[in-house]
Amino acid sequence: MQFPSQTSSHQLKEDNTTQSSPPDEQHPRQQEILMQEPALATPERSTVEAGPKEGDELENAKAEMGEVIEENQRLKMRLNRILNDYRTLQMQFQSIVEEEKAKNDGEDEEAMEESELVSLSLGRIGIPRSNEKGKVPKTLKEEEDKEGLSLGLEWKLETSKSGSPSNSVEEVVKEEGGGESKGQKTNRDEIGEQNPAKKARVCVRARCDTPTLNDGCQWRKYGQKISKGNPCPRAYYRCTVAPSCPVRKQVQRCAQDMSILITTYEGIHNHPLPLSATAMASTTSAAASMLLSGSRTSPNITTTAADLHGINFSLSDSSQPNQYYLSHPSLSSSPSHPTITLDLTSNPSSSSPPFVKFTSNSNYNPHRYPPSTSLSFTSSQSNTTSWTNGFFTYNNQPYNNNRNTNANVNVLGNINLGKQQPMENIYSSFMQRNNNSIPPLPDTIAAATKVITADPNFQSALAAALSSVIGSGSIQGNQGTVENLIQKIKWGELLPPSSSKVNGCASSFLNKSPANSQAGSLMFLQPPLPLSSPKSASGSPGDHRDKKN
DNA sequence: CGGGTTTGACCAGCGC
DNA sequence: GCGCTGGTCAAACCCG
Repeated sequence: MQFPSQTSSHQLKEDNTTQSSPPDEQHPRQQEILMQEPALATPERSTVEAGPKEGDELENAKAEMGEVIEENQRLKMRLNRILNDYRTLQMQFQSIVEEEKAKNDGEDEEAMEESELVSLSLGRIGIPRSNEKGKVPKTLKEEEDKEGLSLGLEWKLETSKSGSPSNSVEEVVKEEGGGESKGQKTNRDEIGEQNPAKKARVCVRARCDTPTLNDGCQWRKYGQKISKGNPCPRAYYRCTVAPSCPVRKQVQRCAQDMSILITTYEGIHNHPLPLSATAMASTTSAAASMLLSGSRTSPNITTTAADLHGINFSLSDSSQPNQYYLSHPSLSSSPSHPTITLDLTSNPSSSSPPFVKFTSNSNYNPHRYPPSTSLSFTSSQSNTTSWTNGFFTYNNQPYNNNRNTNANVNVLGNINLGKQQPMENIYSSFMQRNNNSIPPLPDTIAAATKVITADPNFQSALAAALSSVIGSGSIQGNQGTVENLIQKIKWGELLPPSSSKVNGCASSFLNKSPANSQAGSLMFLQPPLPLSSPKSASGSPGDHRDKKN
């Protein structure tokens, strides 16, 4: 396994710059720092220019300069501290990884080779990873592959065709057309001229009793089909918030477990979204960013992803014992669709505590398939959860107790807590929320470490995803780099303690973030939505009025 | 009556 | 080239 211990923060910085963002799209905090640098460098000049017309003015100018310098120094110190923390963290990662590698190397290697998945598990896992693999029998995966279940979030990464510097929306509009059926004439044909850019899809697997996930958007069902190998029909939805919105989603019940709802998002909204829809879009866009950042080298990847608006979603009833992985891009009909799966289904071992599983198909053949990645946010407990409007709710109640039943909440919320040892804090806090009833499994951290450290793409993607979810306000300039993520994590230190304590969940952090000066464009202030309203997105994948072709 | 859903038909991509 | 499959269209239908 390659551990990028060489990947210093500087390297990450380079990655950041090469990967994406133009300077003006950087994180507000970074912008702040950058903008203040010159002031620090040339304080005298400003003073001179101020002109000592009056002693008061001069003194005021000096005082202001002093403040600016002070602030700059403080920021620099913070930055240095962040970098130091990051290095420390890396060292810890490395040691943990090596330690773990010595233990389970052979087993893990074999497992990963077999499944072509890299699993990152945070929290307790009732069954060792090797068993997890067993939980996902090949037949099952194959079946799901056959089903072609994939969700998508796609965007066009190339801007060469656009004569002007296109914003993400424009890119999206162009890109979306590529996915249209050629022979069909709709207003979408206008955008059909775009290149068939590699499409990223985001697949959300969640246990849901409702026909669809409530993602905050309005959808119109435009088709339904029986897919091979799945008795449940697949419903096709189109975003109706804006007439020309290219976003589509597919909804289908899992054949193996009808309680699992598989929703695939594809496309980017080219219109403002309701607040209730921003969180999900951020997540899916970041996930898609993760995919594409790993599958191509376009510097626009993360930038584009950062511009996405949100789709919000809710899910429920994570009590079922199966966990599936849809990690192969081939599961969709077109290999041009890299697919990232957010698996919010439950742990196969119902007795095990909730955990987070990040799986990444890192052994893809880049010539044939883009990478496909699966993020599994798993809970084994039978609680209804929803993630709407940036609020995470528990049994439809605001999630504000310690009965943490959703790993993504744990992870994200604790990331906010992360200081000197983010990962350990994440883990320990996670454990605390689970009543400390089960000791941590070393391999969970190791596995997480392994994934993060072994795959730079995953690093950037994870950063993008988390930063997006954290809602730091850099939605318009998501660098999608680990460094940025780390910075954001560290900036969590700046949050009032309550922000890291309240609910201890991502949603709480999201809710707090806007109050942070850096949060800007995203607001997660609406109350949680109820579970999906069948009115706007009523296509019921569960209704078995199957249409036969 | 407007908007959403249903559903048969059409089209394209892919594998053989 | 053919058949299969996924994805989409659009007319008919439904509903508030």
